[in-house]
Amino acid sequence: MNIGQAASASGVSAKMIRYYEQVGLIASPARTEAGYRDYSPDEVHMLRFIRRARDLGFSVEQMTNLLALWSDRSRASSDVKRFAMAHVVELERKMRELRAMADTLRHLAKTCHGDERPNCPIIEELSSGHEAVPPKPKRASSRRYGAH
Amino acid sequence: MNIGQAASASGVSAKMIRYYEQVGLIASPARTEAGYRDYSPDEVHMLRFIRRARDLGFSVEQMTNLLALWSDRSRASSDVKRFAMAHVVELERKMRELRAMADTLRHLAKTCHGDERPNCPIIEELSSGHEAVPPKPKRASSRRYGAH
DNA sequence: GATAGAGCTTCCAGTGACTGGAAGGTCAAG
DNA sequence: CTTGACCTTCCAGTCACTGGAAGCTCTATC
Repeated sequence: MNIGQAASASGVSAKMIRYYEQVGLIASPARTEAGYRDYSPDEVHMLRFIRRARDLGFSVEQMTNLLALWSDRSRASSDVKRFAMAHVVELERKMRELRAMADTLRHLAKTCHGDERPNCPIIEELSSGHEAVPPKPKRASSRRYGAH
Repeated sequence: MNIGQAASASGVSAKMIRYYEQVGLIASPARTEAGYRDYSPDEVHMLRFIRRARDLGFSVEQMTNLLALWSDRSRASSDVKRFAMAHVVELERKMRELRAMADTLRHLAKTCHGDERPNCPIIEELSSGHEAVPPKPKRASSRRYGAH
């Protein structure tokens, strides 16, 4: 199976497959005489695993760990569960940050008339208000991922 | 006011201030004879505005628009409100994606015993299951921002 | 057998929003 | 006059890709 077929069979693009190989997430596959990558059914299976893990928001580094857990026949199911739940906690932390942003913005927008006049509490609050997202103790938060 | 003072007065780090200047979000400030950046109170005020907007998840490009709305005395408040609400919609879209991931993962984890035995439905589902995030019609979704 | 076009190869550059660090100039205090 | 904090510029790295150029290979059609 060449890379294009492996891509459509797994749902991971050819570009991404090469990238994952480059960063060491997956091993280099066999090559045909012409130098084309040649994937076995097992490797395609692994690519599908990777795709699902990525859809669940796991990073490449975390997928490395997941693949290790997958192939480790002696690990306990609690190891997997702990890993999964740690990720759930992280996802929920990000959700809370997004929710705080949306709530603040909705609150500001509610007080804005939204008519043809220039007076706007949203801008005024950003311009001279107190903290933008008030109910947030002094945690060292990460942000990042606001909008692209 | 030099960059360090502007940074602590605005909550935007010196590195970020230079970056924002570099990418054109803010104009180059005056310089002292020695070449130090010298910020006026108005510029510090703008930096605070930027900080609040960033805390609400606006990108640099969006902040450019917000600054334009801020300084445009003739724009209607509806322009600002529309912009804000579009961002709320985007934030909510991201929240839904995160929630779908977390829900799927929690569901998988619930069926996992989490004991010392190797048998684990989480891994099994990733390995051979159907779609990872099932109740999702064929939208062209963006993912990205799973975990860093 | 020639040729077209799809698909493969490698490599380099860019994305967004920073962060870290090196090399060197400046300023205020002791 | 020295120390150390602060400023300057510039370059590289982060994360997970994506786009594109240049060139080789494969398959189908004429």
